Order: sequence, then C-alpha cells, then structure tokens
Amino acid sequence: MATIYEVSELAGVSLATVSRVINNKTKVSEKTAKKVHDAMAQLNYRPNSIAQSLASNRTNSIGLMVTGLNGAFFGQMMAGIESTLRKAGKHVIITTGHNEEAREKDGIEFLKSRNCDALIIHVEAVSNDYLIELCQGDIPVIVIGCYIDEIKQHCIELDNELGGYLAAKAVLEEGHRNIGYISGPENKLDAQQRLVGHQRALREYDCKLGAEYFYTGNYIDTGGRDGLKHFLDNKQSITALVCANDEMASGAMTYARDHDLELPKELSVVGFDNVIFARHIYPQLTTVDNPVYEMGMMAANMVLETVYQQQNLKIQHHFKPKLVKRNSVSTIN
Amino acid sequence: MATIYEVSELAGVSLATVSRVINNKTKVSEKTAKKVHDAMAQLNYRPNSIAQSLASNRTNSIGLMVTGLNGAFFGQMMAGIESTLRKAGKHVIITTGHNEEAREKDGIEFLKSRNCDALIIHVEAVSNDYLIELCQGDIPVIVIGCYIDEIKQHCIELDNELGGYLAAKAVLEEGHRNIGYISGPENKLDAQQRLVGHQRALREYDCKLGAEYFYTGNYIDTGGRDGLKHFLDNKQSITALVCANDEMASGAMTYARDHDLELPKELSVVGFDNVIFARHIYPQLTTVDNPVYEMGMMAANMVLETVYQQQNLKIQHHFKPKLVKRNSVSTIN
DNA sequence: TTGTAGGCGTTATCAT
DNA sequence: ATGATAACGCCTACAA
Repeated sequence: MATIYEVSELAGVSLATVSRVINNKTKVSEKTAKKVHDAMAQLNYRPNSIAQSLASNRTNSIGLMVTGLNGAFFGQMMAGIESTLRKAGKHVIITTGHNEEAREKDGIEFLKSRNCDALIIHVEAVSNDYLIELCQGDIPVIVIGCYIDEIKQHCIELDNELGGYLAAKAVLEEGHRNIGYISGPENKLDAQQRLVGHQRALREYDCKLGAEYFYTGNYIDTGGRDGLKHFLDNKQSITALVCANDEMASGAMTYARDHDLELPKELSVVGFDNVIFARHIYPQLTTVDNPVYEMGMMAANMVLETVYQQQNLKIQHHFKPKLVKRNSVSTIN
Repeated sequence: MATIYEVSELAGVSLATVSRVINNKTKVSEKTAKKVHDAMAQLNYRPNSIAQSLASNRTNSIGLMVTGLNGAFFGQMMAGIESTLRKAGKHVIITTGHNEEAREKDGIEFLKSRNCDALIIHVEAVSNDYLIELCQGDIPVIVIGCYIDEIKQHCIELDNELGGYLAAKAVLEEGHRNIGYISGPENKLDAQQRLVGHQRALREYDCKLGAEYFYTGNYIDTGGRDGLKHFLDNKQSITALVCANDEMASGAMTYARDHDLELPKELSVVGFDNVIFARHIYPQLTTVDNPVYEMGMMAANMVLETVYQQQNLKIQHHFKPKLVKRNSVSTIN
C-alpha cells in the first residue's frame, strides 16, 4: 500500500502538502493539488486510517451498546444510528450488555478501550449514578431511552407516559371499561411511566384501575400469557387488555386463542412499541409506535454535532409516541 | 492518559519491557513484571489500541456486513458473531448492504478502509466474480450463506436443499398431497435449492409439482399473501402451503384468515428459517430451523483461526437445517 | 532477561 | 502557499 510519502515524492511536493490536500482544510494552489491528486490516483493511494487516528486523536468510530442484537426493537435503533453515521463516514463498533450490570459495564469499558470518539448506549441494568459519572468522563456519551436530570443533555427519551395514555385511550374510546393491564417490570422506568399514563386515561373516563385489573409482566411473551391467565383464572371479565409492550401482547393473544377467545370480538388487545412483527400477528396489532429508528438517528446526530462539529442539525431530546390503529380492538356499544 | 513511557519510568525499566509484559509473549522475570504491573495500576494505564494497531499492523477489529440491521434473521447472525468475537477481545464494526450491489460494494470498501483484520459478509446482490476477487485480496474474508466452488474455504452455507426437502416432507407425512409452494426470488441461490429439495420430497411421495402449484414470491410477507391469493383465485384446492421463508408464511396466514380459512384445519402452512416471530404468530409455525446463530459463531471462529492463530477450533463449512414441528400443520386421514 | 533505537503513516506546529 | 520536523504511543528486531 502506498504511503503519503511516496505520493509526495511522485508529485514532487512535501509530505505536508499531500496531507493538506487529503484533509482539504488549508488552502493549496490548484496546480499542486492537481499534481497530488494525479499521484494519488496513479499509486492508488488510500490514507491509512489508523495512522490518521493516532496523529489526530480521532478514530471516527462510535461505540454502540445495546441489550442484544436480535430483537426488532434494537434492530430499528441500530439501523437509525448506522445509516446516519455511515453517511458521515463514521464507523459503528457494536457490543451488547444483555441486561446485566456487569456485562454492561464491561461492554462500555470495552468500547472505551477502543478509543471511540463517542458512545451511544441503551442500558437497562446499570445505576443512574454510574451513568452520571460516565457522562462526566472525557468521552462524549449519549444515553438512549432514559431521562436523568443531572445529565439531561445526554439523554434521548420517549414520552412513555403519553404512550401509556394513548394505549388506554384506544380501548376506552371504543367503549371498553373492563380493562386488564399487563405492566412491565416494576424496576424499569419506562414501565412505570407507561402505567402512569394508563391510569391518567382511566381517570379521564371515570374508570379506575383496581388491583384486580393489574398484572406485572416481564416484557416478554410469557408475561402476556401469564397475565391473561391470571385475569381469566380470577374470573375477571375483561373485554380489553392493554400490554406494556408488543411481545406481551403477542403472548396474551396466543393464550387467548388457545382458550377459544375470539379476537378481537371477545377480547381487544393493545400493545406498545410497534415492532416489526406487530403486523405479522393476527389480528394485526393496534399498538403505540415507538420511534426508535428516529431516536437512533437523533443519537447519531447528537454525536455528529458535539464531536464532529457538524452544523444545522435539529437536536431533539424528547420524542412523542403515537397510536397505530390496526385490527386488534373491537367496539363495544 | 498515561503512556507506556511513564509506566516504564515509574517502574524503573525500559519501554520494551513494559511492552513485553503487556503482550506477555516474551519472557519477563516475575520481579520486573510485578514492578510493571504495579506501575500500570498506579497510573491507571490503558494501552492505546490505536498506537498498538499502527505499530503491529493489527486492528483487532472485524468488519461485518449484513443486508440490514433490523430483521430477525440478521439479528441472530450478528449475535453469534459478536458474542464469540467479543470473548476473544475483538471488535466488530458493522455496516449494511441493503441488498443493492452498489451499496454492498461500498460497504465493503468502507470496511477495508478501516483496516479491519478480516471481513465477515452476507451479501445478496454482488456477483460471484466480485466475491472471488475479493477473497483473493490481502484481507481475509468469510462469506456467509453462499457456496462458490472457487472460494469454498471462505464460505459458510446451509444445506437449503435438505431444508426444502424437510419442509415438504412435514406436510407429505401428514397426508397432504395438494401442496402449494411459494418460492423465493428466482435469482437467489437459496431459493433455487429449497425448491429442488421440495421437488425431491414430492417425488418420493409420487406427487408432482405442477406449475399450478407453484408461485414465485419475494421473501417478504406480501409474497405470501399474493401467492395464496393466486392459488385461491385459480381455485386450486390446496390443503397445504409450503413457503420458502417465514415472512411469506406469515403473510399467507394473514391472508388465509382474512378469507375465513381456518388454520391449520383447512390449510396447513410450513415456513423456513425459524425466525423469532415464528412463535408469535398463530398457530405457531411449523418451520425449518436455520441455524444462523451457529453459522455466525462459526464465521467468527474461522477468523479467529485464520487471522489470530487460535487453535483447536472445530471448523465446519456446511450446516444442516432441521424441522421444528409446531402447530401449523394438520393431519389428513 | 533486559535495553536501545528505528519505524508504523499521519497530523500539526513552526518557519519560510 | 509550501516545507521541515517533531510528535502520536506503541512494537520489535537487534544488541547487550
């Protein structure tokens, strides 16, 4: 592989000049620039990005940590991040945290050891204090999916309360009043917020959330199954079921059908997230769209702005979900 | 950040010695090693991986290109690759090809420009000749999901013919004889192979694949919908439908239900791939498991062996799919 | 076993 | 506008 030195020799200019035309920040006369370009073409020269990194203290790579690589949710997020970063010529180094504190911390260390210019992370197990300290370190960090006041300028978050409100309203508006709710794990902030929104909607319709209409799930399909089983076993006559995410909604629907409940006639179901497979299940799921792709793009834009001085990017820390009406909710008259 | 130089000073040894204990390839006396370790700890020293790369001509990063980041199929593959590479302390740089020739080539160039030690790619649009040339270049390449004789030692592939055979047999064994087949795009090798396997199974049961039982789909849900519509519109009285992947199976099932076909009683459906959502659709899909996670791990192992001289790894180029029986196939008596 | 010194391919700070 | 030249932080013969 040709080096900058050979190029300079062939072009009959100095090292520094070649470097200048590569980075075209400083002015170079058109004539010499052409000579250099010709030489580069002739030698099929490609700058060695590692050497560039060492000299410039910029790796042009961004570390990304997500819970897991499979799963529609993170897929969307990664897609948003990768596409905008790639357009800017930046590389994405990926790693996973698996929803375990030790592995999340380890992953972040792993990324830092690689001299990433910035980190974009979606953590679930690590403490707020840890995040605060991380954000105060020397490497820029964007945190997706949480809000912590001390580091709010690093956070990108969804209005989960609004989402919970919209989901509940989707069935309330259709006349449902006996509504089961399957929540996410109590220790997850988004689960708490979605629940708050749910309750607000119920209040608006003079409906109250008794404990008998509430079940705490786990954000995966078994939680939906167990939740619906719980309601059915206790002879709760619910006509609608609101689930704090699509996985649980899917699990509940499978259980419902196994117990000969006709969907959506005998049981309406609403999910949350609008992951890809929401349109693969039957009846197609009415759910709350979680704009993860956009949030991923925004995270990328934030690093582009703060780390690479890119201008004119509209930065937005808060995202609003919206309802996607499909066919899993029936009307009660 | 502390450098190797400061460590050497504090420990009272030379630069080279510090480097030796970092890479512990060469022998260092226990005493000096301890001095160095203490100094490193005291200074909270972390080697600069960029400088290491420049000097050693090793980046410890592997470039990964997939069609897209969302989608269950690639998620599984990436998970397999990342987990084994991460364990070995290697970094994964990710990019996408979007099933377009230009973008795939561009992505590969992008990865090469980053001095990856190796590439793992799953391409769909690029020509065989291009791949052959790529594999003969100076950077090691693993190609997942295709077989090309000239570069077979670079390839990891699934026995799609066997998979097609197993899928067909799943319904044949249950007594079905009027079987519609929705294939993948004609230009995809795996689609062709799955079809060959399908036909072999039919022959075994003295059943032939007339053109009226065949439809060419697109590997996404609309293909399944259109395929079933095609059969129904032409009054083909099929009792079973074999689809060349799960997405199409899902699309077909939705269409079936919209047209009041009871599943699986009136129509049995078989998919291919066993992606995550196959268990979210109802009835749960009988399908052919595509061991993408394992294939991803194997790709990672191959680079570990060929690039990083790791020993005792069992290398395997061919993978066999197996049938996963669930509830989407009924028995005909 | 340990130390010396040259080199990896750039960028960036000075001069000129 | 262009050219020397010193970093950047580490690896690795070669020597001792």
